[in-house]
Amino acid sequence: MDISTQETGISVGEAAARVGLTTYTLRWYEQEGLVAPVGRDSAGRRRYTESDLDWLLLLTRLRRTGMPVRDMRRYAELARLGDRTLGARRALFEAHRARVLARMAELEEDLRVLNYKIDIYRKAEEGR
Amino acid sequence: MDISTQETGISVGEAAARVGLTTYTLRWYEQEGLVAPVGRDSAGRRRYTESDLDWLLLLTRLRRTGMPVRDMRRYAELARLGDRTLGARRALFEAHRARVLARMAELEEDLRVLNYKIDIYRKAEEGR
DNA sequence: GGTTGACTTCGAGTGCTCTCGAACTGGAAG
DNA sequence: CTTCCAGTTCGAGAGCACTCGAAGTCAACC
Repeated sequence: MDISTQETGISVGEAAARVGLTTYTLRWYEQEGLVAPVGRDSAGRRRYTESDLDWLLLLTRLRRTGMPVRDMRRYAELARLGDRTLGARRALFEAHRARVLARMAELEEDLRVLNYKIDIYRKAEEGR
Repeated sequence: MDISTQETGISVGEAAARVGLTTYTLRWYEQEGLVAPVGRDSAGRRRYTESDLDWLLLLTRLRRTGMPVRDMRRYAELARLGDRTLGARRALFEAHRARVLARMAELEEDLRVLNYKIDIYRKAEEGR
């Protein structure tokens, strides 16, 4: 909680390493409004807090599950508005979850086809 | 098997409708070598056979599971070389399957986070 | 025989998500 | 004091997978 004189938080490079994004992407996320403006040190360099990291980690999960940046921005905006948007955020997550579940079902179906093909190839190789 | 005088096969528009791609994409896939040159009618229009459709459906599955077009092209090339590439094709599919499985595991993990967040939101809404 | 509509090729444009280069700055080590 | 590194902003560029517009052709229908 000491933001007076002490240099607090971690650099963009370290943050990038910890969340698995590049420094470019981190700055871009901020510029795109996916992340609230990150604190700066006396030299104007970004200093990420642990909660900044938590937020980024959540974003990477949303991203990985295929949420478009547009929706992530919408979510970030809601989060910035505070508790009164809890319902909206939950709705957003529930809609997203439904898409993820659909995606997983699709993947499972496609996996079956993949397995089937592999089997075909295996048999064809044997009987050649 | 009648390819003499009779107009056989279906048009690009119908094919697009049946495999869930656009006519643009179908032509582009062909141009990119993902599909062997499709037969033409006397007027130079594409006529898709059922096996063309099967191939396209397989491609859509590969695509949906995240296989890059580059790899799909490689696969198409192997398929065109005949039976002696069966092993290579199986290897390609097995590698792809591994990626799909990894992807699914990731999705499951991300889904847990999503569920957790939804729960948090639900509780926060209740106790407000 | 004119209109309609689906097709043809070609190259250019789009949308999304980064990714990078250029030019610069500030702090730390030797 | 110089060197070096990691950071800064800005705008341009890249990679991927399409997507479309333009200009033209062909067969079918009225």
